[in-house]
Amino acid sequence: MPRKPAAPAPDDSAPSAQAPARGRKRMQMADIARLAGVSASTVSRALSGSPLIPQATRERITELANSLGYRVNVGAANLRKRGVQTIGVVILGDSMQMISDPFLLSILGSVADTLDERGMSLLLTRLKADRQHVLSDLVESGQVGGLIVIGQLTLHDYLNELTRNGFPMVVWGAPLPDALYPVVGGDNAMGGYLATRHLIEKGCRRIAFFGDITHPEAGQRYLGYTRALDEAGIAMDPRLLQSFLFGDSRIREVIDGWLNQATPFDAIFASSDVTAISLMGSLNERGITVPADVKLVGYDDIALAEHVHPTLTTIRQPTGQAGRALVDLLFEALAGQPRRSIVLPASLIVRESSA
Amino acid sequence: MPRKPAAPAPDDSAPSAQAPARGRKRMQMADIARLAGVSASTVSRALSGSPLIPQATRERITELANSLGYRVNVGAANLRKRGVQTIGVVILGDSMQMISDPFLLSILGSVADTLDERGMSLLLTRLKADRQHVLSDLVESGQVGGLIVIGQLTLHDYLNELTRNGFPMVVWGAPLPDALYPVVGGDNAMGGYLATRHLIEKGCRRIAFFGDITHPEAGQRYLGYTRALDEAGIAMDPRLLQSFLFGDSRIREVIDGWLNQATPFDAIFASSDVTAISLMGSLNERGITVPADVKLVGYDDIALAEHVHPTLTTIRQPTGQAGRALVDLLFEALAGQPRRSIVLPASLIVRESSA
DNA sequence: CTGAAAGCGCTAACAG
DNA sequence: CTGTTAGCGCTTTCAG
Repeated sequence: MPRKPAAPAPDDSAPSAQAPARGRKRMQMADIARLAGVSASTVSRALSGSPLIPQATRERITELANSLGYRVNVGAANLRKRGVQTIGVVILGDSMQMISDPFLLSILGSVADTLDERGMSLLLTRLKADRQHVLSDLVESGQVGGLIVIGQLTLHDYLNELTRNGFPMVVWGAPLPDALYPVVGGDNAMGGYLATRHLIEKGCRRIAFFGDITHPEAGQRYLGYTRALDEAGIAMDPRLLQSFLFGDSRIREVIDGWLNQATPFDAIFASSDVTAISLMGSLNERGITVPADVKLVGYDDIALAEHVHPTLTTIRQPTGQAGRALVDLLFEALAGQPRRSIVLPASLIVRESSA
Repeated sequence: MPRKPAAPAPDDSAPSAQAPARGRKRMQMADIARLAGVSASTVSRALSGSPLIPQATRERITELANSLGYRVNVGAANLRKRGVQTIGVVILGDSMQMISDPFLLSILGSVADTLDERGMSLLLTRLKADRQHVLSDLVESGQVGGLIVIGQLTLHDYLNELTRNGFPMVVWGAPLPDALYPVVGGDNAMGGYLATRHLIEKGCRRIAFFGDITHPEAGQRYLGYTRALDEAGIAMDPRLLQSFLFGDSRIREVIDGWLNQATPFDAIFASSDVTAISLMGSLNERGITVPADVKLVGYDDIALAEHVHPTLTTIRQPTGQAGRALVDLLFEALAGQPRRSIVLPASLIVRESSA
C-alpha cells in the first residue's frame, strides 16, 4: 500500500556533519595501512581479529590504530557487509510528553544496557500514533536491522502486517491471541490476581479497579482481578470499575469524579503505580487515609513506589529481564528462528499502603 | 593519547541483520530507475527534491518509489555524502539503573522530539563513568555527527579535551568557568534563590539544604540559597546542610540519619524533586507534617510533583526549551559557529508543600 | 599468510 | 534537464 508522505524531505537546515571544525583530519584505514607498512586488507583483518593474521602483527596494528585514535567507519563497514549493528527502539507515545511512564523507561534502560553488552547500538524514536509508517521506514532505509516496540498495542494490526512482510521485530506488551509478532510481557492476569487476592486477604470486600480495560495489558489484569473476586465469592460491582486511558494526564480529575459518586469502597487496585500515586493524593485530600480507610495496590513497582508515603504495595514487573528477553527474541527473529513469546513473572511486593 | 581497549571486538554472536527472513528482496535505487525508465541519478535527484527535475517527473518517481515501499539506504547515502544524520545522546549514569531521574528523561524526550523535527536520528548510549572513551569512539567511528551529553559533569576535564580536539558536542549541566564546551543549563543560582526566598517569606528561619554541593548544579543552587539567607539577615547553620550524592539510591537512609541528629528546622529545600518526595516519606514516618511542621521545596518540577500529597512546591526547569537549546547549540557547533552557552530561566511553582 | 581488485548503494561532478 | 562516471571507506573473494 502506498505511503502518505512523499520523499522524507529532510530538513535542509540540518547540518550533515562529519568533520570536526578544528582538529586533525579523520584518518582512515589506508592511513593506518601505510603507517604499518601493510595493505588495507591486512589492517581490516587485524582489526577484526581475523585468525589469518598472526598474533604479533595483529597486536602491532591494533596498537598503532588505537594510539592514533582510529576507529573503523561503521557506516562504510556496514555498507560493505550489508548489515547494520543498530536496533531501533520505538516508544509509542500518546500524550504530549514523550516519556511519561517511568516503568517503560526502565525497560528502555534495560534494553539499552543489553544491546550495549551485545555490541549493538540503539536508535531511539518516539512514535506519534499517526506516523506508523516510520516503523517500516526505519528498516527499509537500512538504518536499523530490527525493531523493539515499547508501549501500547494500538498498532496491533499494523504490527501484524509488518510481521507478515518479514520485518524483524519484537513488542513489549500483552500477547494477543492473533498476534503474529513475538511479544514480551508480564503475566498480567497473574499480577491482577495476586494484587486482588492480597487485598481480599487483608479483609477488603469492596475493591475498586482503576485501569483502561480496553488496553490489552490492563484487560488481563482485570481478568485476574475478577478471578480473585470469584474465588472469594465476592460479587462484582460494576460501579467499582473505573476505566480510563493509560497515561492520561487527567488521572486526577477522573479520580475525583469517581470519588464524588460516593460509591462505597475499601480498597483500590490501580493498574499502574503512577495512577496509584495520583490516587494517594486525591484520597488524602478527601481526608481518606491509606491504608487505614482504604488499602491501595499499584502495578509496576517503579522506583518511587518505595519512596512515597505510605510506601506503595505493588506488583513488580522484572524490567531487567524484560530488556534481555526483548533483545533475545529480536536476535532470534533476526536469525530466522521460529517466533516465540515470553511471559515474565509478576510478583507481589507488600508495603505499607495495604497494611 | 592511547585508548585502553584494543579493537572494539564486537560480540561475534551479534547478528548483522539486514534482509528480512521472509518477504520480497530489498529494492534499491537502480530498480526504481529501471521501472521508471530513467537513470539512477534522476531517481536520486527526484527523491531528494532537486529543482533540476521537473515537478511532474519528480512526482511520478516519488510516487512509484513510495508505492513500492522503497526508501533510500541512508548508510550508503551518508557514506557518499560524507556525513551522518545521527546525533549521539549520552546519559551519564552513576547508579545501577541507567535512567534514574525523571527530569533527565524529560530532557531526553525533548531532545528526541527536536531532533526528529530536524530530520535527524538519535543514537542513545548510556555511559558508565569508566568508559569515557566511548564518547570519542562514537564520533571517530562516524556513527554520529555530534554528541549531546546529559548528566553529571564528572567528565569535565575529558569533555574539555574532546572540545579542544574539535569534537562537536553540547552538554546539559552547569556552565563551569573553565568549560570550553557549550553548555545548556538552568539558572541554578536563581532557582536556589527563589526557593529559599519563598520559604523565608513563608516565615521559615531554619531552612535546611539537601544536595551534593560538589556537584556544579547543586553548588549553584546552594549559592542562591545562601544569598537569600544573607539578604534576609539569617545566619547560616552548617548543620542544616546535608550534602549527598545526586541520584544516590540510599537517599532515604541519609535522610533518616540527618533527622536523627535532632537539629531543629522548619523547612527543607531539596535540590531535586526525587529527593523531596523521598523526604516527604521520611518526614511523614516521623510524624512530621508537611507543610504544617516543615515546609518543603523541591527542584525540577517532574510530572509527579503535582501528584504527590501534599503537592510539591518546586523550581521548574523548562525541559522543552532545554531540548531545543541543546540541539540548536549542537547545530551551531556543527556549523563551525563560535561556541556559546545558554542559561534557561528557573521559575518557582508554588504548591501545597510550602503553604 | 597477504595484496589486488571488486564492489556494497548511493550521490555529485561532469558532460552532454 | 539527464545520463555517465567515479568514487565515499571498508570488507572480501581470489590469487598469489
